[in-house]
Amino acid sequence: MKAAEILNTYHLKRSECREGIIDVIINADQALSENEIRDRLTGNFDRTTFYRSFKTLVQHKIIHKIIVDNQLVKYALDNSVTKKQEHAHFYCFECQSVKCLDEVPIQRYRLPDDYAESETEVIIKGTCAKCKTTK
Amino acid sequence: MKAAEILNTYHLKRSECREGIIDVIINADQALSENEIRDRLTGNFDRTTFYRSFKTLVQHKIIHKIIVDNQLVKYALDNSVTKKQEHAHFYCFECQSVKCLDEVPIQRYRLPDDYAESETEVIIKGTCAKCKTTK
DNA sequence: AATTAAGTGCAACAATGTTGCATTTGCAAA
DNA sequence: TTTGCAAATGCAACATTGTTGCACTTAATT
Repeated sequence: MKAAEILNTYHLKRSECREGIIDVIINADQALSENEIRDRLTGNFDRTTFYRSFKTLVQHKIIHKIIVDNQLVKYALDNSVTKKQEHAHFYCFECQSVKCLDEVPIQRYRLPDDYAESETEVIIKGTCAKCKTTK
Repeated sequence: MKAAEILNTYHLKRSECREGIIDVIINADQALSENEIRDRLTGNFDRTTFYRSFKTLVQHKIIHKIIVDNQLVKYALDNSVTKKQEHAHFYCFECQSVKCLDEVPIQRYRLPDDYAESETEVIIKGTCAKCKTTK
């Protein structure tokens, strides 16, 4: 998957900053924080530009915010881009990483009367495989 | 349930600001944002004091942060205080409210090998009963 | 009532996010 | 390929949010 294609699909101009952000996220095997993304960008962009590019990508649901305890905020490519089904996220207390659990689908919840579900977010917290085995 | 009792239980001084924050949350039927809490406080506290009281209550797990899409942050009394079991939260797109679904327990998820679960957070998003029936 | 550890308010600061505007860039149409 | 224009960029100024140090006040214990 390439950043340029994604931007074209969403009818967005392929600016350097946007492409950079998307590339960084594609090449990461886990969700990254805003600073982690900024640090990995090759180009040097103004704070404003970064914020604006970021906001655009979130608004168009190309990237997706994942928030766990303690206001830790991480970003990953959205399901609408990756074509993955809805899945749970895992937050590791040890290494603070957030990973997509592609094989763990969201379960359906029976809601009280007159509540209508449209989407559900699940964050499972604990110790990830890597941290568990290296101890 | 009274604010003073809660503070005593947790061996915290019952300062005016802390009591105020807890009272506001107890008397709300839904989770409140920081500003909603500040607005409902009777006393007029310095920003610093408010942040510090807030942080203390979160650290001691008396109040609990709930974050949904779009960095909306709301607070509710923690389960350890209310003695309620783990339950899902519901976020209404219409009225932006966050409510505890006391009757909707968190389901167990089967994790990949070597992942260890310690707690799970579920936020169901959609339309709440009130908004659905008044339309 | 006195003691004292903890909470408060203030000022100064740091970090984070936003807006307006002049300039540059991406893209499409000639 | 060049041209035109809307959109993206960088900069400066600003607003908001959160933190820290310090002198003063308050809550709880003796």
